[in-house]
Amino acid sequence: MALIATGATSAASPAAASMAASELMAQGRNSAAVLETILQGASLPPAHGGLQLLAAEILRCCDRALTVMRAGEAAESSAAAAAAGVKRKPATTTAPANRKRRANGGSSGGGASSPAAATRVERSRTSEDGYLWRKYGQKEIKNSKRPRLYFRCSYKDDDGCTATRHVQQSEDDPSLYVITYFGDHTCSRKLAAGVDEDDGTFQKFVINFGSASASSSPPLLYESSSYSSGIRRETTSTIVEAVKLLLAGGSRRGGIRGEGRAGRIASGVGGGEFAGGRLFLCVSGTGAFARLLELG
DNA sequence: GAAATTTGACCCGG
DNA sequence: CCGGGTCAAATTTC
Repeated sequence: MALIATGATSAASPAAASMAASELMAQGRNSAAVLETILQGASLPPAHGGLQLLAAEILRCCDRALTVMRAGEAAESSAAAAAAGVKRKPATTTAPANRKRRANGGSSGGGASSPAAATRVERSRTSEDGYLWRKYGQKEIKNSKRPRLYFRCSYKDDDGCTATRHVQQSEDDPSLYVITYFGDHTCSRKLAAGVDEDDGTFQKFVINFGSASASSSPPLLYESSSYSSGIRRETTSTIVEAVKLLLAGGSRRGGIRGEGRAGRIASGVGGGEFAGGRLFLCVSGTGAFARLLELG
């Protein structure tokens, strides 16, 4: 479930969807404000000093997201339409057999992997969605400053999952990703189960540390060289060290688990107890991001 | 050495 | 021919 999700190719009810997203974001912002207040009222050990900055960053992200959402339905829907408009017509759903032939005679592989029309378009501050994707292409798009990244489900080979997606940074707000999904996951494999599940009992906040405006990045977290298209790449050890640093000292609980193989996927989950409320920090995905969960 | 990413080449529809 | 989507060899990373 994406934090920010707007629009649909069918244009069924963009206004309602946008409204719901706005309310969710406003709710998230309020919770972030509460978290910040809690953090400010607590006497923190030096190692936790970055948490206040983190909370402030959450608030700023929420404010910016709200601004974008409320910018106007017209702009919003036109952006979604533009994102969907580049798709080929749905009539090409039949598999273009062996669309590519190399010099050494075409491969018979592939088959039936042609994407249908976009199933949905989402705008999110992180390109992470709980699934494991494998990038298979990148393309400069005409009349667009940002390249479009092409991903397919990493279990395509194992499970024959045909889900694909395109990711492109928003023209309006580079910290937002416009993600267009094609096909459904037939693999049913998700990452970080139990953390990605949103049962509605807690608020979720997604912080993208890869934001271009890194001037106010929490000092506890790391810097990294830019990655093509702005999606940053970090090794597992780097991310895990950042989590350890963030959770160092004090009443740490849970620690780190779920480290994936670096390069394939970096997945770590850290948990801490703080000021009466439990704070979880999860870091996962090839685009470095963290997810904060405040329980109670 | 294995697995993922990069990136130029290739395919196809308009 | 152009532009978007995909492939796959080369490269990168661990």
